[in-house]
Amino acid sequence: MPELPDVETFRLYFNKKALNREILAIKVFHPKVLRQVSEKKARQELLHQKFKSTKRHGKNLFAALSNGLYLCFHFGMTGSFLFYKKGNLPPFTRFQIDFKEGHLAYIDMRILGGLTITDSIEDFIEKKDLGPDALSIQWDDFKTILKRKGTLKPTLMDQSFIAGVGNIYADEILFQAKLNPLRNNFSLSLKEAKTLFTQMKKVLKKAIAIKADVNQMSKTWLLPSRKTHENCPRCKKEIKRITLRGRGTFFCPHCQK
DNA sequence: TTATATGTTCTTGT
DNA sequence: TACAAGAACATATA
Repeated sequence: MPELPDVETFRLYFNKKALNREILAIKVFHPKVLRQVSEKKARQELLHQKFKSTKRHGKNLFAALSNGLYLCFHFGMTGSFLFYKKGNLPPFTRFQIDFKEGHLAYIDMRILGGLTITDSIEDFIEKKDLGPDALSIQWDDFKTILKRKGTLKPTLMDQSFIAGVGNIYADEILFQAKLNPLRNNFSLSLKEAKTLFTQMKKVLKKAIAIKADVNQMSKTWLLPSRKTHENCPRCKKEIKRITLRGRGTFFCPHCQK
């Protein structure tokens, strides 16, 4: 479930399992997983290198190699990592890095994600037209984004404005800020905009702290009840589901004005 | 069998 | 120009 908190969780997992270990082999199990890079080039650049550190921007993960390049991961809708020592290849493994200590599998059932190599994170962000990371964005920039016309939830989710917020955390952020996803950006008061900004940071940080695990989420959150016919954790009235920009959107019409 | 699923990108319409 | 809406990608599950 790879939005910002999930990707940050993958980053910490990657640090624990893959940093400072020699890459002995890479395996590509599905041709579509490599983006803008050939298997040959990937092998050339990765073999016998070590990962030295990681960075995250929005939903993208960058792993710095000892040769100065970066391996960039995007997890699409169903991507994740799994480190294992022995046994069978995990289902839907699309790419794998072998170390002496074990194997890091990049798993992605739907293959909507993928990986590539870049020599500059800044160029990568520029090319992908990504806005500032949702955890680093400053209030002034956030305020400016809300000045353009458009609908609140799609604006929050647009990666060129703010990088990292996806469909389900957008629902949670709006629920915590008590704002209706269909509101127009320009209809927000300064106070509402400030609340939205604060709640965005708060929700994302909290989600990272619990490793984006739905089972550990507070009972005051919408996400555990983000299904049809569930009730709002705040007012107990039924949660509504609408389709917005082709995505399921859950909210409480009573609490979110 | 149909609807839905956490993302991105492209096309078409307003 | 900028925003909205839908499809496509590949696969699983209810």
